[in-house]
Amino acid sequence: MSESPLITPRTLKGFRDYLPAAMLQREKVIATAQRVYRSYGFSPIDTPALEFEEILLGKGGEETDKQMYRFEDAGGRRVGMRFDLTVPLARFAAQHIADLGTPFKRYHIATVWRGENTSRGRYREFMQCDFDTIGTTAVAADIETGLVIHDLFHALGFDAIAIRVNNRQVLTGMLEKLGLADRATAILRALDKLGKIGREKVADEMMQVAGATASQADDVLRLSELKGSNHEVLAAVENLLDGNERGLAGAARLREVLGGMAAAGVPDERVKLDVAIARGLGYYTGVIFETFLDELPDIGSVCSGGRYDNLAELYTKQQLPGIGASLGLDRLLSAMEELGRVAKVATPAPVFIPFFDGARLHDYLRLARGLRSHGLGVEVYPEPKKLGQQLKYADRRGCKLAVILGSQEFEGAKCQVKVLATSTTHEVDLAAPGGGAWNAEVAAEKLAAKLAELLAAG
RNA sequence: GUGGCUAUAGCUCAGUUGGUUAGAGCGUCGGAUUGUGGUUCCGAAGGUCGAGGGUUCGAGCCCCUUUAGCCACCCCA
Repeated sequence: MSESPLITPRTLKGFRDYLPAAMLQREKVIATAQRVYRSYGFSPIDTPALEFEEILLGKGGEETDKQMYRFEDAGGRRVGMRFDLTVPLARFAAQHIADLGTPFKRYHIATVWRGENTSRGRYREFMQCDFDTIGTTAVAADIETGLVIHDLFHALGFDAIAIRVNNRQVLTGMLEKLGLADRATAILRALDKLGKIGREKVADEMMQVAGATASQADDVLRLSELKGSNHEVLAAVENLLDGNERGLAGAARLREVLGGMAAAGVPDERVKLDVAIARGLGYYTGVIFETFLDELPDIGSVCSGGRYDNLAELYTKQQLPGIGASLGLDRLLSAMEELGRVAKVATPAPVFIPFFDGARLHDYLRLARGLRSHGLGVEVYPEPKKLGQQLKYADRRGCKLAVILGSQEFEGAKCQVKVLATSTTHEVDLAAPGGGAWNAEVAAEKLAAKLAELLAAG
C-alpha cells in the first residue's frame, strides 16, 4: 500500500453528486418533460457546453461576466461555459435557420453553469429543460407555450399550480403613459419584488432608485394590484391604459392567450393574470409566464418563459421572434423533496431474483434474461447468501417483487412471487402445458405475465 | 459579493467553567438449530472532533486563517 497522504474526496461548491435514488428521480422528471415536449412536436437538439466567449458575452451585462465560467483553452481561445440554453439557441438558430425553416420548435435539456452563490434549489451546475418556438409571432405559439407548461406539470403529478401570465407590453405601455419609459428596467425590477418585500418598500425603491414620483409609483402599483377574476382584471387594466396603444395591444394579446388556454381545456383556476411579474428584463418583450406550485410557492417559479422579439439579433440580420419557457429542474426536484414526493427507490429494476439454490446459477440467469425480453427490469443477486439477507437487500433498494425459486420450486416447475411491500406471496405454476420439467423459456413466458399483472396492480 | 449562524461515526445529535482511553440513537455488518426482509434480542466494525495554524502543562471546547453548508441581502441575461 502507498504511504502517500490520501486526497480528500470532495466536490466543488454548488456542484453535486447524484446517488441512484436521486438520479432515478431526475431521469424520471426529464423523461416526462421530453415526452410532453415531443407530444407537441418540439424536436430535440443539443449544443456544445463550451462556446466562444464572444458568443456568450454578447448580450449580458456585468453580472454575466462575473457569473460565467470563462477561461482560455489550450489553443489560446477565449471560451466560456453556457449559462443558459437561450443564448446557445440564438447562436444555433442564426447558424442553421436556413436548414431548419420556420417556425422551428425545439427542446433542449442540458446542464448549464453559473458561478453564482448557492442557496436552496440553486446550484452552480444545474439543468434546464427549455422548449421554444421561433420564427413566428402568432398568438397560437403563445397559447401553446402555456398549454405545454400546463401539461408538463399535470404529467409530473402537479395539478395544484398557478401559471401566472403577464405581458411586458402592458407594463411598458403603463410606463410610457406615466413618462417612465426611460427608467423601465429599474421600475420593473422594483415591481418584481412586490410579493417579497411589500408595497411600501417597492414604492420607496421606485422613488429612490428609479427617481419616480410618489404618484407615479402609486400608479404603477395600482396597475399591479388589481383584484378579481382574470377578466375583471383585464378590463381594469384596459381602463388604466386608456389611450396607450402599446399597452392596449398587450392587454388584447393577453385576452387571446387566456381565452386560447381556456378553450383548449386548461382549468381557469390554474391560470392567473398577474400584472406584477416582470422577469427576464433583458429580453422578454411580450407575454411572460411564471409557474408556482400551490403547495410550495415560496420556492419561486419552477417554470418560466416568455416571448422575445428578436432572439438572434446579435448573430444574424434575419428577424427571429420566438417564445419559449424553461423548467427549472433542480428547483422542482428540491420542491418535490421538501414535499415528500420523492419515492425512495434506488433501483430501476422492480423484479428481484434471489440467488437461492447455489447449484442453479444458470437457470436464474436464463430466467432473468427471458423476463427482460418481456420488458421487465430484473436483477439477480450475485451471491448465494442467506435468503433473508437477499430479501433485505432487495427491500432496501426498493424492488417491488421477489421471485423465489429454490430446489423445491425447480422440482415442481413453479415459483413464489413475493410482493415485498405487503409480504404476500403468490405461487405461480411455471410448468409447460401438459406438465413437464423446468424449462426457462416456458417459465419466463408464464412468469412475465404474472409479474406484469402484479406490478400494474401495485 | 456583503452580513450572521453552523461544522463531532454513514445519518441526526450529546459532550458540563479547557482535564485521562470522545458518547447515544438510527443505519451498516455478523449472530439468535441450517428455505423468507422491513418488528425484537445479542455482538462487532466505524471518528487524526471539516482542514491548517496559534494560545496552554493540557484544546472537541479559546483565538486566527481556510473550506463547505444554512439564513438574509445583492443579483438572476
